[in-house]
Amino acid sequence: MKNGDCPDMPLGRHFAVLAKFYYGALTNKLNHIDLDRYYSILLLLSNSTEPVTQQMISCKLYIDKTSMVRIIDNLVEKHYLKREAKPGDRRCHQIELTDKGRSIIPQIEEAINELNNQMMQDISHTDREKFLHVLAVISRNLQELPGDEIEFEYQKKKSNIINS
Amino acid sequence: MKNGDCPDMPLGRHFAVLAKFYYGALTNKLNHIDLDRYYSILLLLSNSTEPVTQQMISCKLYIDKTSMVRIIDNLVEKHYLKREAKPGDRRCHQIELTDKGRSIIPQIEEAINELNNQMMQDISHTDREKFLHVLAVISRNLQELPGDEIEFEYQKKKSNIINS
DNA sequence: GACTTTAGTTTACTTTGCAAACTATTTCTA
DNA sequence: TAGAAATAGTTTGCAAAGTAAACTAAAGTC
Repeated sequence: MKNGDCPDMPLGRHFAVLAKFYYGALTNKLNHIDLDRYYSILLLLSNSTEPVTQQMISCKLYIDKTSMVRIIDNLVEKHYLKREAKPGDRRCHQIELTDKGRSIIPQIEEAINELNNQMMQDISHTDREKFLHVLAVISRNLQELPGDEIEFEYQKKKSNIINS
Repeated sequence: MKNGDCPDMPLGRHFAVLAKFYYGALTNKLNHIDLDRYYSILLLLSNSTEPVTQQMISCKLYIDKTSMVRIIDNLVEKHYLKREAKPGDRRCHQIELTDKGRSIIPQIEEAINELNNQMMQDISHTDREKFLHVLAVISRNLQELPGDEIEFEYQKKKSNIINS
């Protein structure tokens, strides 16, 4: 049976499928390390010039904060990260790469570069640039639309309670 | 805190975030119907000219077959679909839209059109076309890469057992 | 000093994916 | 044509991740 030839599907589904295949291929390239996900988190930490808290990771990668607790627990347990109280604000936990964590960054970056190139083969440099630009615009447009988030509702509920 | 400005993230994460926001916005547009997901399945059924089985849906939308059982159960329970034995091959279950299911298709299509337009605003017609074309090429390229599927391993295991 | 906000945690529940074992059919083949 | 293999779907068990609510501890505010 032929797979996935669904021209009329919502674009969101194409993105979801793309993400799925991308991560499948990336995990496959990196199957020699004992980590089959969370690469983005390690990269974020590696690229950051300032101290990173759990909330910062949650916000930048759009990962739920309760999931974030579990994920960081997992990565700390596997000795990729350490979690320390932030000096100056002890509510925050500062997340840092361990030596083990830092050691796999180059492999992750290489795998991603390789994958991006394979994915983009047969596409000209200009078209790649344009594609990434449109992707960024779409992303911005989508984020400005009302989503399924409850923050506004929550505020409303709260003020209702106060007003009533 | 600023959200999501992560230039160096793997592209797969951008796709995942895009899918998330897309579905958030779509569900929001359709919050007057008692269905907050599975729109792709209804559309697939609506657009298909031939009888559709669970496996066909699984293959086309890349949804796991055990999840598919649960999802169809759910949609049958809510009277959007019916599941019937396929005449000629009683192993297959033929999935069809009910009248209730058919009745919400136009709303879903309209919401998707509206969302696609909002998402693509400020992007020229040619750029949109080009973007969708690159998306299709990328999708094809990614699917040809070795992913995290176990089919090959599984075959190997089986023949090992036979050979030993 | 009381109140509020913030960062993170815990618990409980839901959805989804993966794997394995299973049933009921159909197809293949010796 | 009988037995083996393949196919479509189901069930169960488990793990990852999102959502919601209640909670702790630490800051900030009036």
